[in-house]
Amino acid sequence: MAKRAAVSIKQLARMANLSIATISRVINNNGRFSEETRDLVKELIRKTGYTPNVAAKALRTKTARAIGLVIPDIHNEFFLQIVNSVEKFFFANDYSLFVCNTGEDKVRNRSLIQNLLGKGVDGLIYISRFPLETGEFPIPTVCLDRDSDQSEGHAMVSSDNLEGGRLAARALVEAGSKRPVVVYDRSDYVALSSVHDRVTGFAEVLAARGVPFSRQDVILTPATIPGARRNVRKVLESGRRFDGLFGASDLIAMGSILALRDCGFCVPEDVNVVGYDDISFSEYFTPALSTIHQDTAKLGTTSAKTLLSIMANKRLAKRHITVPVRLVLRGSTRGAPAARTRARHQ
Amino acid sequence: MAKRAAVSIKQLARMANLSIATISRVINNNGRFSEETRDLVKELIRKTGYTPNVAAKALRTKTARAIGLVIPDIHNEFFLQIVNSVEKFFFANDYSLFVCNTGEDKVRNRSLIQNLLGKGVDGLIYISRFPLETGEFPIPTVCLDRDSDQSEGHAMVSSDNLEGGRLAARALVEAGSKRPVVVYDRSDYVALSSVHDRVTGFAEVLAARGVPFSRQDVILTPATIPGARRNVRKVLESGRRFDGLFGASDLIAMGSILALRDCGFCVPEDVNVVGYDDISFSEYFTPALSTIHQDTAKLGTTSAKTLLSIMANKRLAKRHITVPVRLVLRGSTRGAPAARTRARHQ
DNA sequence: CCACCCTGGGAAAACGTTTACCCAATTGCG
DNA sequence: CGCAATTGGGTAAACGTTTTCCCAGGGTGG
Repeated sequence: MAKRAAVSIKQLARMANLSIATISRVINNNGRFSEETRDLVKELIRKTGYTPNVAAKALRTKTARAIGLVIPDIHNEFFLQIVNSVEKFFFANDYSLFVCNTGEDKVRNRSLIQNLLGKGVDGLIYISRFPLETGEFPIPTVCLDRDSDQSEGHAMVSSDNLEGGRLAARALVEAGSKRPVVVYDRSDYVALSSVHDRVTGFAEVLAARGVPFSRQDVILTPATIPGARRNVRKVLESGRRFDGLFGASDLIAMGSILALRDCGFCVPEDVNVVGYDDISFSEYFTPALSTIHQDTAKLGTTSAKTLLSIMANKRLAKRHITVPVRLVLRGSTRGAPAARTRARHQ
Repeated sequence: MAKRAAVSIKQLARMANLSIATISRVINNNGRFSEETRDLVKELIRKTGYTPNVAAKALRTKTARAIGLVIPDIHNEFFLQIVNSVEKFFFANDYSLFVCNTGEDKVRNRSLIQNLLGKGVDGLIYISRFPLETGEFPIPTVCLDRDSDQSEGHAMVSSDNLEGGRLAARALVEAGSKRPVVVYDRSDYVALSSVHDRVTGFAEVLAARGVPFSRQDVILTPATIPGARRNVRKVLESGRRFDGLFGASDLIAMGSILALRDCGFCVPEDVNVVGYDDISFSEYFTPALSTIHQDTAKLGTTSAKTLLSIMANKRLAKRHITVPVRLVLRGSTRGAPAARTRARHQ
């Protein structure tokens, strides 16, 4: 079966004594041809292992049947899960996906976008702290979890971050916290509406319930475990005290818990902690992390479906689609259902 | 700057009053042209924002300047890190990468490979439990962390799993374990030389040191946290006892620790545990996990470089390249350096 | 029996590149 | 000064598809 060297439509045509047009028609199942022709060609395709040359097809049809997905950081499990669900969806719809990891780097971001454009992708799902230059990007786009300029025919999909912030605040006060703080990455806060909204929702509920919370009650940190650990520890060592902590991501919350332990505080006895995202390790952290669960699968498929709609030139009911979040109570807040992962020696 | 609609070489040619051939020559910087021509064209390219149509280029040159990367499970951080380093390397070398996630599904695996072939990728990095059908895959390939049929001009890159297993065994006996067990996924063991080698190396050292270890001292489990937790717990409840445990992956080791805690055993006081991979959470698990560190970055770049060599038709010095591993001692084995993540209430 | 229409399928152009081949003009050399 | 070599660049074919336009032949209605 050393039939290598990529058979083409032309060869099939010769073998079948048909024209290439006919072959193309049965492959794409349009135009007219007889049943027997179809069977003959199908059989030939099977036998030769013919695979269409996508470059030629793309060139001719001016559509690559591919879409681009740009994400800031593939190491972040949150994005990863989104990649996964988007990829699954598009694979099922016979599109291929170019995943671009910008690493939060602005010039890489630009270069990757240029690259995608050159590849002739038919659509883009964009997750980045760098807004798309207006007019720069002439293809259907949905911005995920980030602000976007909606004037361009771009749509936006995001988690209900406002509600997420509210849920976190309620969880904290219901677990008995009287003096909560929030910890986030400063540049995320200014660049990302998602983080901004979380904090807004958080503050809103606190205000409504008469819990003291001001611009002081914020700890700034890079959004990593060691970063949060370091910065929260510094705050603790400076003598500031609090009994509730809302981390803008699970990583931040975990780092904060480590810092609290470093300084001799118990979670949740001394301070309740809630995170955000519900990454898979939250459940196995000690103590298991209470957190706001984001439905990454839905986020991904919703974006993908929305993009397909735009590409089909359908009018969208809404320009901004929001997917719900959910509070998951575990061991890092008091009164949570008995933690399944409690150690014996507690 | 509403200059949309993808300018082509032809337009550039018209604007510059040159032939398309000349434009192509300066773009690719081959053939001959004068300095001023070059400057003129470069300027035009800049001004129009011209991006080459990769489909046309691929069609003409019969090379997509792309390579395929198939991985079993994108959720697994180990593979993810490999993706990351491979991607970085190829981006730097101006190749683009198609990442295919098979999800350990055989038919998806085949379909994705067909797909890649159709896309005309120039090379493949293959990580999968399903061996490539011989003759089926006529392009340069390197198999990573898996056995491969080397007759096909495929190369193989892997971690030094044998040595990893040895290191794990030594760590366990040096932490005082007299009756160790190993826990792994049965089908991984049969399908994956990596897992097989780990336990071979493990058994080898144990035998050399006179520590009892037989085919009984194995616990079978799916390679996930909840799976390992369940299966190890079952074994513990059946009354079997051991004082050292080697998990074939960090996930397995973590699940095992959870099971030990569920049953009232302390790690590392009652049983020493060492994992494999050194995923990022190992450090933050409680207790922090002693483990065999795999150099994923090196694994990735080595594979990528090897692939490039094969593609350039260079003869390889070795067909099978091995990258070293390293033992990382943390809190899950006795006598380890004081765990940085120790909680106050211990 | 004629004028249609329908059905199955062929011919050829076009998509945007690259490249082999060709040619004119200039330069270099004896 | 005559001729060869070099330099700069043009022409056109080819890559594998899709698709528009066309045509032959057979069926059908009047």
